[in-house]
Amino acid sequence: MKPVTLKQIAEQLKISVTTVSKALKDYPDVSPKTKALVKELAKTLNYKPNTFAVNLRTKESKTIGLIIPVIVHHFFSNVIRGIVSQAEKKGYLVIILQSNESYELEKKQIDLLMSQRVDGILISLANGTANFSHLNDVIAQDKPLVMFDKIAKIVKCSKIIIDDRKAAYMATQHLIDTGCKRIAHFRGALLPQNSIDRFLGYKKALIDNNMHYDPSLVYICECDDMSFEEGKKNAQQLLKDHKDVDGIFINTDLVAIGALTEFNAQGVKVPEDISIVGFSNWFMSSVISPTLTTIDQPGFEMGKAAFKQLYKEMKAVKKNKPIDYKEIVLETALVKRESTR
Amino acid sequence: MKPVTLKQIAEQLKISVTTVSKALKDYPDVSPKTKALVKELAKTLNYKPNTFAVNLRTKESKTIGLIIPVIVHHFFSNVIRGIVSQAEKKGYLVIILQSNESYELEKKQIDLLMSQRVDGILISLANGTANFSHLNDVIAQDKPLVMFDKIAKIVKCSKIIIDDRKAAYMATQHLIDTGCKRIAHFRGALLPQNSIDRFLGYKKALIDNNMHYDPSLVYICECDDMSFEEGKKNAQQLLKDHKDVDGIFINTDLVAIGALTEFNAQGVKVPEDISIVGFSNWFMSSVISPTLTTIDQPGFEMGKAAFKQLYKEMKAVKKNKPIDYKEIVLETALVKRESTR
DNA sequence: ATTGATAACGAAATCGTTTTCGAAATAACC
DNA sequence: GGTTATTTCGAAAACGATTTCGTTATCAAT
Repeated sequence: MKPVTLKQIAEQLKISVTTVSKALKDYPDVSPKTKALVKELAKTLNYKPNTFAVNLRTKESKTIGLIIPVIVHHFFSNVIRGIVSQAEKKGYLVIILQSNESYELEKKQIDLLMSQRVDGILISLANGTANFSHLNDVIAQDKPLVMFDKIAKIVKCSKIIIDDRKAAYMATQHLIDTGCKRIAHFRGALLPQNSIDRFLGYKKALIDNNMHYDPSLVYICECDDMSFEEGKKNAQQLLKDHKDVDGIFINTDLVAIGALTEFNAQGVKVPEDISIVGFSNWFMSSVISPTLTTIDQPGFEMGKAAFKQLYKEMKAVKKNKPIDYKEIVLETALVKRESTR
Repeated sequence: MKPVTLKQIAEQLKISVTTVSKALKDYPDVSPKTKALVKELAKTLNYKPNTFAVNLRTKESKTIGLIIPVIVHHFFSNVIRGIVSQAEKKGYLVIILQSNESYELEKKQIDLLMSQRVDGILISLANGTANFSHLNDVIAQDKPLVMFDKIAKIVKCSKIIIDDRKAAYMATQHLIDTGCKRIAHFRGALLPQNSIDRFLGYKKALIDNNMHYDPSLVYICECDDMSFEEGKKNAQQLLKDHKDVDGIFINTDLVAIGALTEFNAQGVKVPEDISIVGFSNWFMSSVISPTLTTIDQPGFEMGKAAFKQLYKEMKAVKKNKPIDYKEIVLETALVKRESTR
């Protein structure tokens, strides 16, 4: 019933625990004969090393922690998949936690993972996170930490990101190139770096094209989650306040689809009356009518890259070598579809 | 630098490790004075018990494993969220693995989780899984195992499900009630129990309404993943083979949306020419045009219920009590929208 | 003064594995 | 035969927390 231990194997074979352990790990100072005996018995008894004991000795758990703002999210669930797939290849398991965009929760979860003694942490910041001491604590304890997508520039650690500013610039430029004269921006929440960078890209594109930048065309969301409803509301507001707007660059596809739905309902033609560019390339965007022009954000690749970087850092720490922090920027692409001319 | 241990606290206070341990756990045989001293020092040194050592002693990891066929999936990511939220409340962490609908992988992952010595396992079966010895092994070792959504009736363990047959019956009945005379069914893969039950519900509804059941109207998918593309293909095939069909009950929303898209593209009017009912109530279904009538499948609740049941079983095992297996059936509802008359 | 009860503390075993450092046994050499 | 290498093994000390079972000290009661 109870799991088999080295001791039991040793007793059956009338040899020491030491030899059994060494035999199973192919130490050179065990004779081929006893090795064979041990391995055979281990197999028939279905011996599995006790991870708890191994962890205690090696001080490793072969486990990493992952904190993301939301799980039910096309982009993030792709990131999860990327991380889990890559981690499994290297023999690591992934503990997942959802911060729910809350700084307080995020802090607690970092604590949880640290006391669980995971070998490393991957995190995409909550929108509410403006204080980074909990992250710096992790780094100060020599625990590898890699941030992805929603990062804090100020924290000294590796980061996997896209060039939000450039992508937003591309999106806005595409609106301009297809004839839009007055372009609004739904920027979502204020805090996260993505939001800031996408806004800056939008603004820069306008200025570079000698177009007037009008702050009243930038719609900010006070709420924590960028949602479908928000898109509808913003669209309604826009139709009231700025009838002359003929293009919108929207922070994220879900909001864009909300806006699109509202325009469809109100008989506003997309792209004839208003062009829309979203961000992320959710699956849904290729299915909605009209299909949504958007920026493709590589979630799966980001997950893979994040784990790979973390893996390097965990190896470095194990060898007592200094960590070489990297900022990896993944490519994005403009996906032209029906919502722009 | 290195984490603080009981020993260090003991040395600083010139007392024994035993007393420190007891003080922190509020044993009655430690004086209030030393308790206060220990607790204070523990706090200032930021003492965190070494989980590895605790695990080794208590034989618990306070960790559970979760195996699902796909992560990037509206329903399953909702399940994940339900599980993670509930587990966190009870102090459990969740290790997530994706079986990719592969039996081989699923088997390996069960092994992985067992050697990781998680306290329990939650699983939704891969489509390819027809042999259940890996699951029975888990149960034989007294490790709590709860299956959800994609289950195997034959395995003796708790199950959290919906009544697929009833839901499918409701969906088909709705098509009949709204005037459909010839109703097709896209049933997806052959193996999984859901698929079978939904098909049976469809068939029973036809027969109960004295409608002819025609096997050629049931479209099966040989592939492992139910996808958008499959919906398109099936729709094309249907238009070729059976022009008289005026209603379809489709196994899952994603496929339904594929079909819908194909019909839209070919100028087939939904619901005027063909009515469609999907399954799952993905977010997308409320956004597509026309919006999709579907069966609401409570992913978040299923995740919560699954963990709650697992929690009960883990408690039982800890107390050496027998496990009381339960089959919990969650309610579904028909969500009427534009794709049916 | 003796007994008994109670309070406060610690030594040591335990969980199962890993690894260092010797020791024994065998083989190899002059 | 005696010395040195080379295999092959095992004792024991970790890893850090928990818990059993004593031991001492204190004090009240007889």
